[in-house]
Amino acid sequence: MSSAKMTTTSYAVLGLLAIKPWTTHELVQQVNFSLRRIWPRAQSKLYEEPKKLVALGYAEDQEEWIGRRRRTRYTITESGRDALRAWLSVPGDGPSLEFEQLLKIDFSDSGSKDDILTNLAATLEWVQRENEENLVAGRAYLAGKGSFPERAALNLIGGRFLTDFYAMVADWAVWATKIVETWPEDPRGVPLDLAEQRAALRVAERIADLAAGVPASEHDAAS
Amino acid sequence: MSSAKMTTTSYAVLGLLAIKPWTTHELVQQVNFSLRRIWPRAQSKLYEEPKKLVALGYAEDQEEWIGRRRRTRYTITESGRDALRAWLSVPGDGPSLEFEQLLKIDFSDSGSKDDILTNLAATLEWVQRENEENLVAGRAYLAGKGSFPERAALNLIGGRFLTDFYAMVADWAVWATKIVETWPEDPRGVPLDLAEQRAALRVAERIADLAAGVPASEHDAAS
DNA sequence: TTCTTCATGTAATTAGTTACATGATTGA
DNA sequence: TCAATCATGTAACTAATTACATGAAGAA
Repeated sequence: MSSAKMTTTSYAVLGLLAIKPWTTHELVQQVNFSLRRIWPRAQSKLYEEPKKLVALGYAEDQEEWIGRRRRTRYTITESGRDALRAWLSVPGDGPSLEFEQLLKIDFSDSGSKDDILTNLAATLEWVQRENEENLVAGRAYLAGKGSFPERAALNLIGGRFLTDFYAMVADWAVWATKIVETWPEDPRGVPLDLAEQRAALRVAERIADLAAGVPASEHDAAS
Repeated sequence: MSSAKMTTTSYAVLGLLAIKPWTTHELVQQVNFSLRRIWPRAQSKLYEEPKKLVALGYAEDQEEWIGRRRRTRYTITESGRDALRAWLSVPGDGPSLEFEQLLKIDFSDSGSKDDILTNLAATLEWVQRENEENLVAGRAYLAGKGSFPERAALNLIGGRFLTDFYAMVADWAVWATKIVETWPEDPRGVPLDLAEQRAALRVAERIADLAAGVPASEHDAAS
């Protein structure tokens, strides 16, 4: 029992181990395939974390030999399952976003209209790329061929979040492109589109009501 | 001219300096108020980065004295504006998401139905909190009282992204809560809701078409 | 006048990434 | 049989965070 501290990344790996035992390489594949979308981490981290779990008694490592080559398979322990359960019951942090393309768009009054359009196009390409795997996985589940079928219902919850996120990003990029295309070359001092500003405000007000538990109908009546 | 390397965070600060000169404290305020939503960084980083910009000749620092207390105001240089312009014209990275609450939900077959509902509730609270400032800023612009009015049109582009993101997250959390409420206490082996799976797939297919430039009407006709 | 909050930083630590190294397997 | 790629790691580095320190201003 070392004193190494469990981070969210440690628990992410522990959570994967709770599904089944994996070799490090399989862990890397699985993270690249799906987990990276909500918890992106470099490969080297995924070689590191399981060792920590073993040191803490949350996992066991078995050596396997492929020809002359060693690999390690990790299995969760009962104590690991307890730790995971405890972690799951504490509410986590809200979503945190890093969006460099939008950062550049936001500063484009120091640049050009083209910079904005280029970045919006890059965003659309990004969505298409990311959505691809989503589509494949979704179709597989419908065909009854998804991986971990016992987790299908749970997967739908998370999968729907990602799909909705991609849809939202794509719709936004298309909308923004249309608007910016009407702008002059120099994006400085473009007048504010009041109708669009009002539309955005209405969306924000609907969220406030929704989160506060106000039914949509009441809001409609009030406005 | 030191050899310190410019990171995205450096350019984020440089981009702020392009708007106007700021003291470090003002930079921290501004980032807490808005920039953190798309590029979250700790306060100490914001004390560090401007020094690097000065070392690179991208900014100048002026000492000011408030009583016996020193503070530093940073101003962008022409060379800094050039560097920013160059950076803006290179397409940035797509959005990167970290979402611990969803991570916990995703592993909840090792936990309980309650864990899921608790995390979804936490997500809704997070949205409400984040959306609050968005609402304030949006209303201010409509009233013609927004900060940096010359940036209003540009701000609407980024502001709309955030609003749509919050709306998407809130709608998803409400949807997921309704579904999970019908589940038994133990979320393992819950059967897949095929209608919902199909609905998700349709959304994913619409994105693929959208990004590929297929008009909505064609897709409707095809399906 | 004392307590709290605002303001300006620095220091210590760490989580994470990038780059490297090397063996095994596949296929042209 | 040679090149490319898959697989398994380690080492070096750095970006970023957390914690700490201290002075000034405002409130009670």
